[in-house]
Amino acid sequence: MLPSSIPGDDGDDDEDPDDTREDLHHHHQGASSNNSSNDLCEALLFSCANNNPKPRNLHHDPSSFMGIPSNSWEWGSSIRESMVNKGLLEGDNESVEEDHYDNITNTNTLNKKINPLGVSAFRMKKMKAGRRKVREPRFCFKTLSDVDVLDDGYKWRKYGQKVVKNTQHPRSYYRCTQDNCRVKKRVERLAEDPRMVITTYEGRHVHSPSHDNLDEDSNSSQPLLNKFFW
DNA sequence: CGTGTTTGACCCGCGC
DNA sequence: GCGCGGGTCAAACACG
Ligand SMILES: [Zn+2]
Repeated sequence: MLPSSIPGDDGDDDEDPDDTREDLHHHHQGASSNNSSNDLCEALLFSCANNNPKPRNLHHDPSSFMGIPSNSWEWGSSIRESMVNKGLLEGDNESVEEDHYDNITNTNTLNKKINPLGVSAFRMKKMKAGRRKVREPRFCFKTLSDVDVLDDGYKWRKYGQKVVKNTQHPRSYYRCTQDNCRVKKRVERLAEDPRMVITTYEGRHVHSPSHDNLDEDSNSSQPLLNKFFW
């Protein structure tokens, strides 16, 4: 009953034997922060991050996507250096192959949920077998508001929270709640500036923001996105 | 009852 | 090989 060895065939049905939690009903800190008034405006002022100084495929440039000039991101001070040092922003990048990534995604979607741990391990092994580390583009934003969950039009579900080293504030991990969309987002507060948070988006949504603004886009002649709300 | 949050365990890469 | 650090999972709760 121990998943000591990962079975190569699909006949694996090992479950996780972990359930030794004793009591998790401590006291929780109800940090109810939901005050998105003009955060979007502020959020648009801060900066955008294309984490690579070397010329790349510009058609992936998020700044142009959002209509923000690329030079408007200027958090290239110690913060960025620190992040580079920590490996959050990798300087080296291989070619991001989206089609291959999508293919893997489909494959993963097929055999999902049967054995999460096993599937995960299997996927990892598979992608390692391809020797191609699937890295989706990450967009970092530095916001200037004390609320992290500012509503950007998408619905996020928190799936984790970790305390990273050298930081005093925990980092939260969110994920898009759409079934086909697996965009992740991580939010971290700066230690020295608690009023500032760094939101790192990972991946791109495959759907339009499901916010309740169904007012004027009912024409929707263009099924593509083109809805630059973000 | 459905959905989102909390939270400890687990996993995995990497450095030593 | 082992420990550490970071990312993810999922059971258990909270809330409507
Ligand atoms: Zn999405």
